[in-house]
Amino acid sequence: MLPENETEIKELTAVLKALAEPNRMRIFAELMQGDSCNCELQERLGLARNLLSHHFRILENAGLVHSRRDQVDGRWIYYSVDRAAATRWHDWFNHFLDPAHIQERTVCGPEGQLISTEQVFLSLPS
Amino acid sequence: MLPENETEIKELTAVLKALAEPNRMRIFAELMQGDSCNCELQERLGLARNLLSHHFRILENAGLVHSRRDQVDGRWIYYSVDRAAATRWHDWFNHFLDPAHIQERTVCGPEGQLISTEQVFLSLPS
DNA sequence: TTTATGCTTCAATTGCAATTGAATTATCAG
DNA sequence: CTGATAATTCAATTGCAATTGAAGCATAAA
Repeated sequence: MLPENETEIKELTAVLKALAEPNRMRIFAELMQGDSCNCELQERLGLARNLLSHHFRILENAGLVHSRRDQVDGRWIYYSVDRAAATRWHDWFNHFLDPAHIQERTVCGPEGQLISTEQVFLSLPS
Repeated sequence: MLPENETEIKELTAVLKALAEPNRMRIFAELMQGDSCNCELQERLGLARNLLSHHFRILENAGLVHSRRDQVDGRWIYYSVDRAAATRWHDWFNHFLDPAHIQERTVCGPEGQLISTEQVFLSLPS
């Protein structure tokens, strides 16, 4: 369910932190609609260029997006959603948050003891 | 796809922020395995009681978990995963991160223009 | 009513993250 | 080479969040 080693937990946390910021969530949602450059998102979201660069880097470090230069005019840089990452985390969340995986168990406190006792009573021949 | 109004975005962000912290992620994962009290998680995760209370509150404010008192000894408090919330966010992530929703579109920069030109060439009778 | 227990709240520290303006890099056009 | 453009990096500010120890609260037992 939850990754065991620290490395994977950090990776997971980085992804969650990346999406846990309103502006980055908006940026990512925009990129899901198609590749985009800094200047385009600047207009759509009304954020400063350097601030966008900052958020891009965090999304990129989290592995959620990647970038490439325009093949005609190298001054333009396009950001895209990383399909493999989207697939991976889509599947992970689908598993992790699955309500069917919520388990029942006897609580550790006094109430749990009572229930155990009740079960003994219930299991007695009537 | 992405919630429109600020209120919903804040709600979404609160949920993501709540899970974006390693300790809270561990706590939530533990609660998915069954209801638990402060003292039990203290042993399992090795966190201070007050720190656990702090994280509980954040998870609770995000609507991800809820709490109840032990019916035998009211000093004990149990925390549980909120089934409705789990279901809701499970479905939301399932939709939002669906790789099939990643769209293609012509980029806004020079490369996009070139591709348009190429498309003109490709559409010419040979 | 006093004492103990499970948990929470408070106060203070620490570190990190979002934002902004200025300076810098990379690329292209003349 | 010079100037212009798209974007990034740097420096500084601001605010918030995780953590810790001490104090407080609610409940139960003696």
